[in-house]
Amino acid sequence: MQAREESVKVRTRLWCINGLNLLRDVSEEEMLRFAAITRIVERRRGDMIYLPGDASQSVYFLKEGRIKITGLSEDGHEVLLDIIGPGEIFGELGAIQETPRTTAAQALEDAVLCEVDREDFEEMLATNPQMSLKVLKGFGSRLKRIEAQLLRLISKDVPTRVREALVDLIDAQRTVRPEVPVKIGLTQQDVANLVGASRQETARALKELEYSGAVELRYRSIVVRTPDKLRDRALFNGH
Amino acid sequence: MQAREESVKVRTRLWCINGLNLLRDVSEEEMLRFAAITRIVERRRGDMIYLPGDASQSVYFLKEGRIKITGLSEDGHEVLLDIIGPGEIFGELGAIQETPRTTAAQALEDAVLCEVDREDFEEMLATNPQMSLKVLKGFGSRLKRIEAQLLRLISKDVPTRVREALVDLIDAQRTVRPEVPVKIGLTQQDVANLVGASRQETARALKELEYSGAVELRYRSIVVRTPDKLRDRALFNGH
DNA sequence: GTCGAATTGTCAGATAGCTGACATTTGAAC
DNA sequence: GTTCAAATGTCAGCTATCTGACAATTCGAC
Repeated sequence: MQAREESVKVRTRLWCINGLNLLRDVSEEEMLRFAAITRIVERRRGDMIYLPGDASQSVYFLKEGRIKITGLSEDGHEVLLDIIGPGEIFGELGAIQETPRTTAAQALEDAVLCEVDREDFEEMLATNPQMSLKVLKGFGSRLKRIEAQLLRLISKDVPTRVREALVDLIDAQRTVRPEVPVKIGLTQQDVANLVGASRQETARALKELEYSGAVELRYRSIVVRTPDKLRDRALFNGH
Repeated sequence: MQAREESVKVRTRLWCINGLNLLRDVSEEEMLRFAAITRIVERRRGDMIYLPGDASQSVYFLKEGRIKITGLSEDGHEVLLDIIGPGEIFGELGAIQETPRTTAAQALEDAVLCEVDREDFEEMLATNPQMSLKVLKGFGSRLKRIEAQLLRLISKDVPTRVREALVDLIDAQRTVRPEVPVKIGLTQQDVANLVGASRQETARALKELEYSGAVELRYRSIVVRTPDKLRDRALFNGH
């Protein structure tokens, strides 16, 4: 009985772990070891996963859903730093550095994630060079994403920033083929935080894009109809 | 003769490698192996180390000097992404991802650096989990630095951004004790790029700080006299 | 020393974007 | 269905910051 139940748990955990970018071409044995140190956690849309100041005790692997990572500037502005998609890790930063969280993580959609204790994670990395390298590569892309965002923020002009942010977002969820409308589950306030502009100005820019037929504005989401229209900056030089 | 010369070379390389954060507590043997794949390069103030679009063939370890990493936004704005100090690595991002450079690296002061080929570096990481972890931690701090910069950019108000940027810069070169004047070898244009503001507005903010006695403006550098004055935001709420 | 390019100091006008305010719409909870 | 909080749409005035322009300084090269 005991054994049976344990096996079920492990199988569930295995499911959780399956398909993680990080664990491609890892041996079966390693997978099992990894599954054993994993806890499955479910979060509903809007739930917080961690907050600034929390002790960084865990690392998370996202199986389903979408997580937004935000920072809070001193003057109370929320800033969207990153959006995590299925198959990615997050929360490693604090874990690696053993400092309290400086950011907050919140579920944008109902989410399923695997939680791993910091020590276990670190041991995993230490004994598994391949995995270290994968994590390293993941960090690399994230660094690039953030650098790109920094560049975007400086090349001011809110409409441009909004366009580029949308392009990034649809590129990030390349689960579907291009030329298919993509729904982005963010409020206009979220987008404003992402591009570092006021909600009002962001709304104006989005409306502009709607007139041009590039996107369709819904209640809590934005549907990108024709990505190419977003990409083609020439279209928008006029206004 | 041959052997003698080789030994000198290796010793020089060893010198180069000594004191690198990355290689603390690495075995003597590993050090030698590492020294063998290293090339010493010298660059003068203002020299470029790599440019956007270059193939990413090498990783660099900085022994002496200071390197600025910049990105170029589409509208031609140069953006200062990071400043590398002695003992740090840079250029790993491209190396890990095998994509062309997206940033430029330029020497702010005369610099001595060790160059390592991408393949060698990757092999080094794969066989040396400890080192992977170190690189990972380095990435972590860099990510945090950039995130902090992003936050700074959004909490607008140029004077505040300038103050905070200066604080970051002196914290980064904590080679000297606090309470000692620290020289920051950046032009006002560099600072402007760092905080994402125009040169003129940055100059105004710096002048303001000079009046308050916090800094002293020199020709191509800024001397921070009293770091505490910079940190104390209350002092500047008035104007 | 003189020269010249790079850096700094400082204006005044133009403007993108912010703040605050308000009406409207949406969808979920009851 | 009704109700209510959250999200959206839009306006007008205000202000921080940008652009462009020009003189003054610095320092290395000659």
